[in-house]
Parts: sequence; structure tokens; C-alpha cells
Amino acid sequence: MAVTDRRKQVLASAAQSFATFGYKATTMDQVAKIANVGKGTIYTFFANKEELFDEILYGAILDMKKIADREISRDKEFFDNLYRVLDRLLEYRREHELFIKLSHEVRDFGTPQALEALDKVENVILEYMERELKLALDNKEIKPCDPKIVANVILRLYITLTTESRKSSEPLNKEEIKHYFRLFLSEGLAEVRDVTV
Amino acid sequence: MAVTDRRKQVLASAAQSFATFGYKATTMDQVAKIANVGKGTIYTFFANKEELFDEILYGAILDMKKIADREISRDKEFFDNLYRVLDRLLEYRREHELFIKLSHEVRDFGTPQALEALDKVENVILEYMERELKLALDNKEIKPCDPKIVANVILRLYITLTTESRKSSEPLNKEEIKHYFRLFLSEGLAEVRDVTV
DNA sequence: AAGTGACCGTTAATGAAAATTAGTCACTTT
DNA sequence: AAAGTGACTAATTTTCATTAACGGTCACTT
Repeated sequence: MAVTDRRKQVLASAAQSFATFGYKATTMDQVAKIANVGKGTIYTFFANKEELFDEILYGAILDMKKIADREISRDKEFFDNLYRVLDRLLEYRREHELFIKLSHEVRDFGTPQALEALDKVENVILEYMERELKLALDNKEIKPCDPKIVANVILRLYITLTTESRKSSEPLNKEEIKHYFRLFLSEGLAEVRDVTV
Repeated sequence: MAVTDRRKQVLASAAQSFATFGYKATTMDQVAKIANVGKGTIYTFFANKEELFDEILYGAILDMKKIADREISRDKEFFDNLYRVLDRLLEYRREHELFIKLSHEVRDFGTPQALEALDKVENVILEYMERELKLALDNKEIKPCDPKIVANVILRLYITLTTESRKSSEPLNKEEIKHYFRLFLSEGLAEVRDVTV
């Protein structure tokens, strides 16, 4: 069997295992078994468990970058793009088994590698937003501000709106989320008072 | 010694112990010792450890309500009041030893009673904001919205801005926080384009 | 040369014994 | 008799020694 095939075999098996069992509960013995290779073989491709995991994570992050690039349309306005891409990225994150499992692992065991992985994903999203905010600043579409801070606020806002479940009431639907998103980020909450209708 | 004195003695000792050691690490033996009463005496005033804790928590919550009422001026505008009261309340929460200890306890051990206590405090703050938002709605100071959702967003926004530390850069100063607070809640991020200057 | 799995040192799970704790109540003090 | 107490109990938590599982290696096989 060709070297690249074996490598791919290992990667596929590891991806499946990490997504099903999380970081901690995935053992190298198991990956070797699923991949139908000896354990030693894994170590000819990857220095250790963390590097194997990182490569799979990097693949998922590449997917997210592709999603963002595909979803963005330079002819549409800033807030539209922002909301749509953020929605897609977080949907991807929310629905991918690997990230679901990693979230649970952080909650239940606090596994450092799982936490680090989720942080990396968050940073990718933040970096994307920072870039877009800088473009919007150059085009004078938004008021002067620190893109880093605003990117953070926007992400937190989105997360707050999408997890508005815990206390009473069911989570907001997409239209409601979009409405509040626009209210805070674009229009502002204050009623306009000095404009004659 | 009068009954009320003994009760106060117990409360004071318990308050000190909860603030110093947290919920879990405060033992009824220790409270009795500090208060200079037999352990049985505590149980003539409080049914159990949780009720003793609740009474102390309730005291702190009363303090917060007083702070909010004192800080609010009906002649000042809505966002000014909102920001100032929120700032005072969270400063109180941030600087009171009991709440600091309880936060650590939740982080380190996940003690359910500590979590519940912090939730109660958060709810007091949310309820206060909800009330103020309803007033502002009646006065048409803010656009139509669900006060519950907006209260939540505002609290998260404040917390995001005040803990903008982890990733690089030092935390924002009060003026900066106020600036961003105003930017998102009052004015909106979008640059106004259709107004001739 | 490429691939392997038994083996190694370290870390984590297990469970039984020991210690600690919230809450009680028979007894002491006032 | 009313108020106060701390030794006691049942339940929980901590401790610790033993066992099991793990990541990573390397002498050996293919």
C-alpha cells in the first residue's frame, strides 16, 4: 500500500475516533486498529497524539475558511455579509460532531487539548471578523473603533442571542436573531428623537 | 446573652467564614467555634447550612438593591443611569470577598450552591435592568424590543468589555468601556450616511 | 526499508479504609 | 423549664495503595 494511502487511512480513522470519543478517550491503539496499521506506523507520520489531532483540527479550520470565503459577496453590504458568514461558521461549529464532542469534554473534564482546540477555532472566527471590520472601516461603513474589541463583542452578542434558552422561553429563531443583531450593531437601541417625520 | 445577639453572632461568623473559605469549606463546627456558641444553637436559628447561607446571600442582595436605588436619578437620561448602576453593581459583585470566593469555588469545584448563589445575584441585576428597560420603553427612549432579551445582551456586553483581557492587551479603562457601551447600545456601529453635514 | 506489537515508564482509574461533615438529641447549665 | 451544648450517627469525602490503561519506543519481522 502506498505511503500516502496509509497516512490518509490513519487520518480518517483518527478523525472518526476524535469525533466519536473526544480527545482523551481516543487511544492510539484504537486508531491503529481502526486504521488497520500497527501502532508504530502512526508514529512514522505524526510525532505524537497532539500532532495527529492538530492535523485533523487544521483540516476542519480550512473547511471553515472555505465556507467564509464562499459565503462572502463583496457587492452585498457589510452587515449582511457579517451576519451570514457568522451564522454559517457557527452552524458548522455547532453541527460538527468533533466540536460537539470537544465542547462536552471541556465541560465534563476540562481536557486542556480540547479547550485549546476550541480556542483556536474561536480565534479563526475572530480573525475573520477583524479583517472584515478593517475593510468596513476603510470604506467608512462603520464608525471608528478597535476591530479586535468589536469582533469580540459581535461574537459574544451572537452567542448570547443564540443561547437565549436557559432562562425561560425557547431559543430565538433566525429572523429574531437577525433583528436584534441589526438593532445593536447597525441601528442602535436608542430611539431617534431629533428627526422630524 | 439575648437571643437576637446570638443570632447576629452566628450570622456574622458565618458571613466571615463563607467569604473566607467559600460554601463547601465552611463547616458548621467552625461557624459555631467562631461565634462562640454550641453547634446545636445554630440549628435553633437556621434549619440547615443552606438556609444560613441563603440569609447571608439575601443580605448582600439587599445591599445591591440599595446601591441601585441610590445610584439612579430620574432626571438623568436612560443610558447614563443604566451604565452607572450596572457599573456600581458589578463593582460591588467584583470586589466583595464572598462573591470572589464563590466564583473561584464554581470554577475549581463546581459547587452547586455557589453556582446557584451567583445565579441569584445575576438575576437581581437582570431584573433591575428589565424594569429600567420597560420604563425606557414607556417613555419611548428606546426602540421596541423584548426587555428580557435586551437586559441579557447588555449584561453580556458589559462583561465582555470588562474582561477584554485574556487575549493580548490590558483591560479597557472605564472611559473606553463607556464609549463602547454607548456605541453599541445607543448610537449603533453603522456610520450614518444619509445625513448631510 | 517499511511495518509491527510486545514492552516500558508514567499517568489515571479503582476501591477499600480512614477522616470529615451536617445534622440530632440526651444531657447540662442557667 | 427554657436555653444551650457537644458527643454521636449516618452519610459523604478524602486518602492511599493497588491495579489498569495509556502514549510512545524499538528490537524484531515481513
